[in-house]
Amino acid sequence: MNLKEKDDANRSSAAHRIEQELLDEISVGALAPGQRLDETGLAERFGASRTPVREALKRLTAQGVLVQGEKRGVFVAEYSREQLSQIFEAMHEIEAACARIVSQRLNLLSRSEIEAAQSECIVAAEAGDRTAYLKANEAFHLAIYNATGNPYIAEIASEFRRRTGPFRAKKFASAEDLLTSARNHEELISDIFSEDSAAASRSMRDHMTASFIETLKAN
Amino acid sequence: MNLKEKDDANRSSAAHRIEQELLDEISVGALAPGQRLDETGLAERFGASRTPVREALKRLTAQGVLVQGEKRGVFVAEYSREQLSQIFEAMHEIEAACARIVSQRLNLLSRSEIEAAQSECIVAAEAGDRTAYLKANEAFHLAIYNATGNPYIAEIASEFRRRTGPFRAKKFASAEDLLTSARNHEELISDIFSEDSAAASRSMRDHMTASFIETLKAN
DNA sequence: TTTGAGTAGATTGTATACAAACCATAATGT
DNA sequence: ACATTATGGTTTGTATACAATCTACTCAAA
Repeated sequence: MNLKEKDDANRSSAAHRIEQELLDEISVGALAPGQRLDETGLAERFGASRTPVREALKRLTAQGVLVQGEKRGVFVAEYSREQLSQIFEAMHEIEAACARIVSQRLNLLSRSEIEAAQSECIVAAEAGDRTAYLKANEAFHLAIYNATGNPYIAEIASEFRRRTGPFRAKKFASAEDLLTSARNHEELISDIFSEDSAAASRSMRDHMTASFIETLKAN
Repeated sequence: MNLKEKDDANRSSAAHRIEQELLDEISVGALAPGQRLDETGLAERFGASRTPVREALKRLTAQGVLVQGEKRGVFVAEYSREQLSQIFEAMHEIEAACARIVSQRLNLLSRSEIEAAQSECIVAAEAGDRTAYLKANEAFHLAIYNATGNPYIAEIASEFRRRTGPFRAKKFASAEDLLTSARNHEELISDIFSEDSAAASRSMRDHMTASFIETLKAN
């Protein structure tokens, strides 16, 4: 059980449920950037009153996944190309630091967790199953974050993945895209497992640069 | 007007006001780590109903500044020494990245903003005014974050400062501590302004290491 | 045709009431 | 004396009503 699931297990209120479902939908792009969310509509949809909807929306705006309009309205966060590049730059720094730290701290458990996550990526990519791949890809990166042994670094990195999820999801248009991504993971893992922290950091930066370029193309 | 102030200017609800006041009190240590917050007590204190109090608390738990008890209760986040060191490690990485980026991107405006902020630190330190120094110190670091030109990096760094504020505040016990800190800034600025990004990064890491050690001693 | 004022409906923020869950203490049983 | 159960008070989560604010549309005047 990772940090996020532990938190979830203790909270089963309507507000929490709504927050999670919205977060999931945003991450996979089912709620599009810029889309307006409507309290009363959401209340009807989730079979609850406005109160837990508002509480969920408050938490999501505090997390930056939603943004509050100047006068009214709550919207799925959207970003210009410039903003997206700034987010990726920030993400770049975090991910490179993660890779460097992991390469210095690998142990049997973390190594096998990363390998297991990558196996799932390969299975999904070879099956051409986009939905499964999106999920496996997130799990792969999460395994790397967890391998830092630092929950705060993992949380920051995860937060950036949440924010960029909808944009990144669009680059996996074809079965070939899935296979390419899974192959890129192999090279990344090789560098991280080399215990050469500079190589690990550089490899992750390359991976993120490629990810960014594909994301720009797809958005 | 930086990112945070812009956001504030558009929101004057009771919930928002309560969130800000609690955040301020937590940052300066007026609300102690581990302290329990009580919805009805806060409602009375702020002259509002429980609803905006709950909304403020929801946002603060989403930001990690408060933590929700397993069954009930909301508490000011507290950290063991190990957790504090993990947070500082994460902060270390962000701050070092900031210093490196700033040294590569300095312009007249950002340079003069950093210098102005440091002047305020010196004034406060020489006056032995702890409260003013705490404020000026935060403004100094914020000027560095803003100089990255990347609001997302600045926001992450600011978030760590918010979380560690109560613990860091305790290291400024004497007037001499203020002067030492202000002198450390001078060295840091010199390296950042050298346009040598590796030196800037290393200098910031040294600064953060010293900060961490003093924080551990004081807590 | 354009502009400004007014209005109705929609949205937001909040207060309050109610029910469920939790917890501490007292009473009862072994 | 110790363990279990019951009870009352507190806390949490939510629904609903109300008031304030915002927005879009209509109509009249220039």
